Amino acid sequence: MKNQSVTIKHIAAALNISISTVSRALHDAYDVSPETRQKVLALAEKLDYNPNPYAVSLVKHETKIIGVLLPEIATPYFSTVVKGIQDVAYNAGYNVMFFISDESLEREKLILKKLSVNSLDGLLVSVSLETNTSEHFQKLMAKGLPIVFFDRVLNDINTSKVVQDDYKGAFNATLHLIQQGCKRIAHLAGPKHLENAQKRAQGYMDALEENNMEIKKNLLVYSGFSQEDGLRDMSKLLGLKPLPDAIFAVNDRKAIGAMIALRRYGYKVPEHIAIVSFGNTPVSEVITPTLSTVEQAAYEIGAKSCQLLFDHIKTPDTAPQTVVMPSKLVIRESSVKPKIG
Amino acid sequence: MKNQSVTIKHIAAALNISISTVSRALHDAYDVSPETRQKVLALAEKLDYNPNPYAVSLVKHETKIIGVLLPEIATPYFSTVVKGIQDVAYNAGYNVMFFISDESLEREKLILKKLSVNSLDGLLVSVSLETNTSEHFQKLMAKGLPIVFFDRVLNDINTSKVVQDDYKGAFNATLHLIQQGCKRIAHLAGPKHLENAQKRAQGYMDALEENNMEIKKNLLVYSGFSQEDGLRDMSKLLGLKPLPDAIFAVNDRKAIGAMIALRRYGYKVPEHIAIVSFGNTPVSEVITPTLSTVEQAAYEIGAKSCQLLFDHIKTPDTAPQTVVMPSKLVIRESSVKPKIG
DNA sequence: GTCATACAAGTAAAAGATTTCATTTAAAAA
DNA sequence: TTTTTAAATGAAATCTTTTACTTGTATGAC
Repeated sequence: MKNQSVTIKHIAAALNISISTVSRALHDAYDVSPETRQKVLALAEKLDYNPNPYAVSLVKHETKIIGVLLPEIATPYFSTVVKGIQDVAYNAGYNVMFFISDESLEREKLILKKLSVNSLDGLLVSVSLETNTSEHFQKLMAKGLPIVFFDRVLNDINTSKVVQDDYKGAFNATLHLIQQGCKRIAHLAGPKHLENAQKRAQGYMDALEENNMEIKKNLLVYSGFSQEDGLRDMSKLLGLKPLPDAIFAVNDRKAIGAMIALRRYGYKVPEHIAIVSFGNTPVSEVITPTLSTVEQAAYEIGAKSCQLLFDHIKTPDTAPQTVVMPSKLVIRESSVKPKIG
Repeated sequence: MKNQSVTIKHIAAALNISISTVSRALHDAYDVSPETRQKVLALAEKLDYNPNPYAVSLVKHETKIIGVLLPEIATPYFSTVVKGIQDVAYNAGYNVMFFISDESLEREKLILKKLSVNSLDGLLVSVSLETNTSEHFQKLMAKGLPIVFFDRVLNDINTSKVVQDDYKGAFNATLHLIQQGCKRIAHLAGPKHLENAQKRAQGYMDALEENNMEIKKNLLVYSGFSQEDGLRDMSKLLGLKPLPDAIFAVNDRKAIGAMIALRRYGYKVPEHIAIVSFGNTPVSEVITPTLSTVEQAAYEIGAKSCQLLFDHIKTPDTAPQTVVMPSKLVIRESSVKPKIG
């Protein structure tokens, strides 16, 4: 069905000139007479000619396509990152191809394996929950594909990365709870081997230590990123005595899971247990009580990593850099303990 | 940098055979001796050979890429649809390229204009808010590109479509409010010219009529799909006397906007004003009060339209069909009036 | 011993575009 | 008039792969 599409050949035949002349006329041809140029342009417009991008790719060794590999797409965080990527790419005349690992290392590897280096000019990556090796990425980079990591990055790979200031964000969030007078602050952490989750956990621990509070093992629970994880972990924490009086959650979804658990068991937020989380996704403004949370610059992270990737594409020997986005705590109802007396 | 990638030529040279033999060996070649085949396969594996997809596209006239054009990506509905598309495409060995119109007809046209028919095997589309013409799509289809529309469809174009049962969903939602004893039910409607918004409005009106209730012009407010639209429209409705006693919102985001307005002005949901909306996005379970809403099969719509698209790609003369996904009302707190007495 | 038939491999064209090099023509310089 | 130069165009190689067509060798049938 595609065979009826107009090629440079048709134009050349119709005007009785050679295809090389047509090609030149369609570009910034100094080497073509104005009349010929006019005729070609007019006919191309009339026939609605579009160059076959694959033929161009083949010759030029560039595709004007970047890939985005991410663990999921249906959550506010990643879909917002994607929007940032998409905007920057669009303005640079690039198209974007998506690959979703579905939080599976196996699928991640499979996707990369099928990926020919020639199919993309560059790749943006946020790794799956299971990813504990960087081999498959190293291999692709060795073949000359520029890669930039964002949010969930691997630290044993030497390329540009864009991350949130996870450490400071977590530190400040925990500090805020301490300042609210909380004494037993639990942390619903993410997967231990992920750098961003680990940094948030570290920020939490350091904030406690600097304020001479003990880090209790049973108050630091590692698991995944989902609402269900939050619900389950919180339910378990409610079995402790004494109860925790505050929760710092690694992301909004987990915080919401925790809130649901608390509601279910009849505890009040923030009166019984205060909550701060990480993300500032739209729900946090809308849930009752509204959720105190660290603002995550999702859109900006997407946009910035895309820009960095273009730097690497244009100048292959650009030195890798790690961009850290500042984290700002947004205080809402869930963390502000009512003043007594 | 890409020039170091392994091609069929390298393999041929290394084994001192012709490239056509290599090509045959890599496929289901009956025409190659087992030994040669073995050698080629082994070397290809060792060198991590991947065919250049663009060279293959050029020869085969197919790209194994489908495009998805949608108005936005950072909302739960569309990102979930995308997940459905992605899953089906992945299993069929197709890659997915995204284009975002940002709710702008101009950008939509620009995207399609730059799109060569050769770059994609097919296209999935949900149109922008501004889209009131189908010309740009007709043109592309005339050139032989299979297109399937979903959710926001155009009715003057003869191709397959996948939509929610907007009419019945809206009808039942409104009926539910009537059964709750509501007398002045307002509708926060979507854009008038969009078929899905129009059908929801029609369902609302017909439910009223069938129950001998008057359709009041000032209770039927058309605007966009955003939370801000909901907030603004609801605020205006609160200027009416008598007040409406129920709201049917065209989507969850608008309903949430309305809830924020109501909270701001001190009205209680559902006691003063009951709310039902359309979408059943994750927020609806989490907001207080929890939101009664029509379940929208976002994932399934994505998956189904992708399957339909593949039908059209494989069999170009497949008859266009319109698939209507059933709508189920999920009743939660926001619509259930407390029994008096 | 000749001819037909497999089998395995090579040759070359094709897909659509870009680009280098070569050619033609006309005008300018000698 | 002859040579040089510039402008405009064409021819052909190239990118990578697939595939129709050939060729060469060996086997079996007659």
